[in-house]
Amino acid sequence: MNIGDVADRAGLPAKTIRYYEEIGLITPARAENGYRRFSARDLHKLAFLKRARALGFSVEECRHLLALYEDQGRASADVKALAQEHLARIDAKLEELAQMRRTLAELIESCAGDHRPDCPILADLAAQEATSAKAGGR
Amino acid sequence: MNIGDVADRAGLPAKTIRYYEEIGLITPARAENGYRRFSARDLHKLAFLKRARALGFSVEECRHLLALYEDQGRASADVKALAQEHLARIDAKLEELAQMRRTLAELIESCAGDHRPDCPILADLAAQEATSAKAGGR
DNA sequence: TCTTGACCTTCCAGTTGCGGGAGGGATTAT
DNA sequence: ATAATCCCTCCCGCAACTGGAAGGTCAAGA
Repeated sequence: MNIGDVADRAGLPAKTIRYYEEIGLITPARAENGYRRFSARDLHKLAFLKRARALGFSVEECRHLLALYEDQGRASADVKALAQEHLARIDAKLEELAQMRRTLAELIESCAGDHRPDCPILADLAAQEATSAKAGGR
Repeated sequence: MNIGDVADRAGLPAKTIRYYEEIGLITPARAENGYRRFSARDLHKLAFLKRARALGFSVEECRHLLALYEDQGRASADVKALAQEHLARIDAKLEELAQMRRTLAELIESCAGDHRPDCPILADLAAQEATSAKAGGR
């Protein structure tokens, strides 16, 4: 299969597939004309990568997951640990976003949103709480 | 004030402040020796930027917010609209992350996490659902 | 046969929002 | 005088691609 075919089947842009080859996630064979020739295993790996990326794993984590996947002697504990670390990062991100959301929603609610210039959103952003670390200028 | 002072007071790295100048968010004066000289207004703007960035606004949105802030004739509706767009993006991101979290948590729970190689996480990642767009290879 | 169009190739640049570090000048403290 | 601490500019790097330029290849139609 050429790159266009695997791109369609794996649901990934050809550019992304070339990039994955460049960073060593896959190593497709080459035809005599220089075209990449993808095996079923390559396609399989690309599908794996797509799914793992969709779950938010970084490309480096994907590399690790792929290595575990191909290692018949792996321990499922290693996979689980990787997934748990990732889950923890997702939770941290969720909390951060939720905090932003709360603040932003409050501000939006307090804003009249009309033709007048008075705006609690801008007022909040401009609120200079004196939380400066160092006192005394020069 | 020199850059180190404003950095401390605004709670932003000097690098970031230079970057903000480079992209035209602030335009501090220059002393004869070439050092940036920050006014109270510059400091105020930097604090504004820090707060807006902390709420997740992109730098370009910050530019817009800053312009609205400085425009005495603004309509609060414009600010509110900007904030609402941003809120919508946060909500989208939250939902995406929550979906990832659900899937990942399920997988983690179903994985024994011991010395054996069998792993539902890897099995799921490798699951090749035949959702390919185009049929028929070459 | 020629040409068109759809493929494929490589390489380079851009994206976001900075951080690190080199290499050098200015200022302040000892 | 000299060392320490500022400050300056410039350029590279990060993640994970995406877009585009310039050109080679292949199958089909006039």
